[in-house]
Amino acid sequence: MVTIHDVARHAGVSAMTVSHVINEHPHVKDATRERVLQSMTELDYRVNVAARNLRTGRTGTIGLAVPEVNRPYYGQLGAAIIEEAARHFLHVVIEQTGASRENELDALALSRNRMYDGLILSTVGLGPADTDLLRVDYPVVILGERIFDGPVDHVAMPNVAGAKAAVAHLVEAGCTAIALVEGVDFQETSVSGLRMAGFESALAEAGIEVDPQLIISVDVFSLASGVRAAQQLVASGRVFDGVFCITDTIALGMLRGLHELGVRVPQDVKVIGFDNIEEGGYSVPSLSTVDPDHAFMAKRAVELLVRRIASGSSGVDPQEVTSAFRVVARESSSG
Amino acid sequence: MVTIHDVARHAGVSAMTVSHVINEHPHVKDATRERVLQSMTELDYRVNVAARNLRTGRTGTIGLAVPEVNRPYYGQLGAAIIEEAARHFLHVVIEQTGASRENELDALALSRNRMYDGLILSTVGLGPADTDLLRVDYPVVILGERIFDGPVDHVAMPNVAGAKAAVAHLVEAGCTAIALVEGVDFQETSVSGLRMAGFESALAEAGIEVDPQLIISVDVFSLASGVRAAQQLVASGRVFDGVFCITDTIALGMLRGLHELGVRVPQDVKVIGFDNIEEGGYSVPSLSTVDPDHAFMAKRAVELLVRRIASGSSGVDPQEVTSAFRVVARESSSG
DNA sequence: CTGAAAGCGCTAACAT
DNA sequence: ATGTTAGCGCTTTCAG
Repeated sequence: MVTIHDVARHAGVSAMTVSHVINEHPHVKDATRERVLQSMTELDYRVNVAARNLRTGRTGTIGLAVPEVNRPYYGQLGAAIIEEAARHFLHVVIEQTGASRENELDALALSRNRMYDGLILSTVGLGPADTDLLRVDYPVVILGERIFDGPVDHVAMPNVAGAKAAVAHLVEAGCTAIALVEGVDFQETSVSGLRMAGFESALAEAGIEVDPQLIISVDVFSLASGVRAAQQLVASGRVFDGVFCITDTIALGMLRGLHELGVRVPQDVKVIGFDNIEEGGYSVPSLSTVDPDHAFMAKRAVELLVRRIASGSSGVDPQEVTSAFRVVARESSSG
Repeated sequence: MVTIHDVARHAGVSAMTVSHVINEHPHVKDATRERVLQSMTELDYRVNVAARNLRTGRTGTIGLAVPEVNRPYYGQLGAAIIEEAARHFLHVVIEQTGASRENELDALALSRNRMYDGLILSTVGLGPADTDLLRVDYPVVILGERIFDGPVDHVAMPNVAGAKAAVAHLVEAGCTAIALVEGVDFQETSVSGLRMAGFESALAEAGIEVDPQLIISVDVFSLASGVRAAQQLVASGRVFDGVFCITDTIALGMLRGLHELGVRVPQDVKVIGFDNIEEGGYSVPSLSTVDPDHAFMAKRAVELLVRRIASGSSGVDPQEVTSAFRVVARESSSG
């Protein structure tokens, strides 16, 4: 491994001068700089970030911890955050928490370990009870999903309002018996809980009573879950003419499941999801959904994190912003 | 930030003893260990990986560099590699290269910078001309995609054979005029080039001549590209009864595009993709594809990398393994 | 079983 | 404009 000293010796200067060149300090004579640069190239020198980090406490990298890397929604989120971070000359690395509370805490710990300058945590495992654990002295931004008064910056999704609008959209489209597919582990502050609240609120406003038989719980937010939910719904014998699935992935599975059972969408049943993942625009029929403005969320999350990193003021005066949303009406709810 | 010295002082021992406890060295009296552990908990101590790394040269983390995080195929790959790495007690971080040669080289550089113990690089930008740049002295495994005689371990996809089998499957299903949707930037060693070779080989064997009019090039492997390819194909006026898309994502777009144009799949045209992404099992109609055995690729890639890390023998006697494949026949090519 | 010394590669703060 | 000193937090080596 070639070090700064090797370069210094080769260029006939001190290590300090090499450091100055690397860090683009102004007071270096052009000729010297050239010579050092030349030596760096010849020796194929690369800075050792571990050593630099040990000294400066900065890595130039931020972490993004998501529940599942293999989920379109998080892929999209990752892409948006990478793009936004690049504007601030920050590198992004993504890691998976498996939606478990422990791993989310691990990610926090790793960040604190100074592997990253800060962490954007898309949490689903942590809840209001973990507020204290989030009270850390390094830059963290919580993204989307759950909502609670944490000690850190939080970019929230319009879960309740968005879900309400989605269901209201079904009502407007003429649905009177609307089913809900939600996550089994719902609490008041979880994605499921919040979107379910929106569902109930919309029905109440429309004067429709909630039919417990039309509420299906799934354990994971997967395509397979959507198919199973469709089967359960049809098997129940209950009539229904609309379904709100709390994620697009589930909704896409629902579309497939209903198709297999000979239920026509949107003629017999209208379907709407939540998240506006890219795939929803290309299914047959295309999927109506709620767009929570990923780009906005990514932008704000990175901005908040960058501010914390720059100011070193972690934990004081936590900000909370909620993105706007819009209902995207496509074929699955038309007619 | 609490350091090893703080813990040492608190526990009334030396920093060295704390280090021994952390690293589970055997020669520490139980009572001492308990005391140290207790202090670590009380002070909420976390090792500083930058410092440890500086000393040991190990981080316990491996990198996975993929062209695009927002692509189902890479999401799946990431999930499989994370799972496999966990078996070896290794952490995985994912970064995006944007399918550019420069960024792939950057990822290599970062890895060399000892941010990671090793790197799994899913390359599309690097080609045979870059062989020398891969001649690095730290653990690297090249995954899938392109194929060329590199100086590092390589886990390859069965691109040619798999594509050939896919097209042969269409022939068996009765197709006689088969279209191909491939990437515009194909070279002999690229994904497109290789899968195209399989396409041509299958047609030759079936005694069908390649119709250049039925070969559509797309610039990115996206759903939108698939839709556009369908439009081009139909607009050309050429008759065709089968389409091989070189990735499932394109194929899913093709399904949607054909649907919009009133072309029935599989009655009028049969479609097959490549990659076996989860979504293909849930589209309407479900998508036939080639399964390149992700799990195997992930397993071998991690194993090869771990061996290199352990032995420190980077660059000597590079291994090359190719995964097996199987054609998955679903609705889009049935009947 | 425990600890003292030394140094990993780099840079902040200060000379010169 | 360039160099000296010191030390980031940790662990390897070796001595007690």
